[in-house]
Amino acid sequence: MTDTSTSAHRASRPARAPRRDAAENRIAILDAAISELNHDPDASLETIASAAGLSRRSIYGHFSTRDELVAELNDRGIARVTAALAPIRHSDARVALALVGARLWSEVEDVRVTAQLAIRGPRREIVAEGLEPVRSGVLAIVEQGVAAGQLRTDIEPRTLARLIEGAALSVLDEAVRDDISHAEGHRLVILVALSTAGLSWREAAELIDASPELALGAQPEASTRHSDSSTGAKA
Amino acid sequence: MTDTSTSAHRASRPARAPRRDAAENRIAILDAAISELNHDPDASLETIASAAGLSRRSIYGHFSTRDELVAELNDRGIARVTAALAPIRHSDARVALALVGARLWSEVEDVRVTAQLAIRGPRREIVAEGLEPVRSGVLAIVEQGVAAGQLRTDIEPRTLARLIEGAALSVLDEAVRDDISHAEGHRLVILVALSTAGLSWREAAELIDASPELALGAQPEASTRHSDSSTGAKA
DNA sequence: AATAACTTGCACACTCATGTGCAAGTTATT
DNA sequence: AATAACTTGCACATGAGTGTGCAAGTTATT
Repeated sequence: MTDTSTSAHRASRPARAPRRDAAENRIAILDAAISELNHDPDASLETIASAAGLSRRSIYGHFSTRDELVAELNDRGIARVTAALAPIRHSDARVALALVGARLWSEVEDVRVTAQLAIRGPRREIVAEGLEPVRSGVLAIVEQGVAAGQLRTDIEPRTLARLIEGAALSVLDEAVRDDISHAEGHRLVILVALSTAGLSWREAAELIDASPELALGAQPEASTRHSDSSTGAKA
Repeated sequence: MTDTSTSAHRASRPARAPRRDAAENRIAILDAAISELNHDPDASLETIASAAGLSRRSIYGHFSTRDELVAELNDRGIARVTAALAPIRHSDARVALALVGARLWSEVEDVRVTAQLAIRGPRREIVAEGLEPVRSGVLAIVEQGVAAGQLRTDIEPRTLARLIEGAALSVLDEAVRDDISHAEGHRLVILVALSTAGLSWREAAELIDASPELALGAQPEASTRHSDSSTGAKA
């Protein structure tokens, strides 16, 4: 019950403000959790704690329950994925889909853990719900592309959107397992997204060459882990 | 310790032969395990047992350990996947890849569980080793296709082979989650395999139309679960 | 019908992970 | 330097899953 919440607004006039290093530890725990759960979806608190440089007991100073920690990861993951994909807007649906792949890659770890949590784990339904906007965003892109005659029409848009998501995720899995380079991951996820969308590999290459926004550096800055004002807590 | 192995060759001249229903139960357990593990990769023996219509205690009459049960699933999975993919041979690598997808679909449940076991679970390394022939088979097809100018050359063959596997598996995941029809699953997995291989969706359609061996009925007969002479035990 | 082969239920030991209470440290802040 | 904020280690309770022994059933086989 020793809730060491980061937020500054305490209830009944405390004698002193919370310590700053505690907030850092909280984040260290979240980061360690993401990292460890990427390794093993069933990682124990013991594992996570020591990866964060703390004792298991200390975790309970920040999260009253494992589920509460996982819930925060959910929120953080959803926030990051949403933040990464929401701003995508492009007149060419094919480019938009490629961007979806690229942005997912820029947040690999959070994306993978979040995807796992959306399938397994307790909160799966809540997570899936939280990811709804993302999914309908991708669906919207697909529908736009189909309407414009840029994408395949042999697969129902709803299904196609799911398949593209799935294909992208499977690239992320592969990339993480093989510890692929940042540049190569970027390239592969884009290629696979476009392929699944119906383009031939040559068409994909042409499109990429013609679209500077798909270059590696063109990302709107990947969140460099910890110290991220917008993703820390509940919100 | 009560090893009720199906094999007929008993050690020291038993008073009577093993009962036939026991063998059926053994298979019921394996089938239930596949089915339940498809639902939840961490399903307990209790869950599996009751799905098989037996008590947890009875499982230990057939398998001395959970790991032993899982090991049998490994063997069975590897055997089925191998059996499904090994006979694939086609002058056109694109058709061959489509067939890989189709055959995987015909063994969805075993394929998915086996794939999971190849990543998580204890025996993962052994499973991965067992799947080696399958993987190099796919790789051979890819290399053949690249040499013949039928497949994309923008991705290294080794990587491409992995990506195609991954893409196919992600379709199976989707299909199982959404409980898609047999025909639709067949169609989707082929389309995705070809797309990942570099074909445009129109090229894929053409190829499929021109290849009768890719039709739904053309499968060399899917093993209909239980009572399968070649996949029952160790071997 | 006799009997070995199986199944079942229950009790129990063991392990692993989670969650708590508390006393004794450390360390940031005032 | 004082002290509240945190961390730590340990002991302990709880719960879930695995694996075993055994006595009492069923059921296939001879």
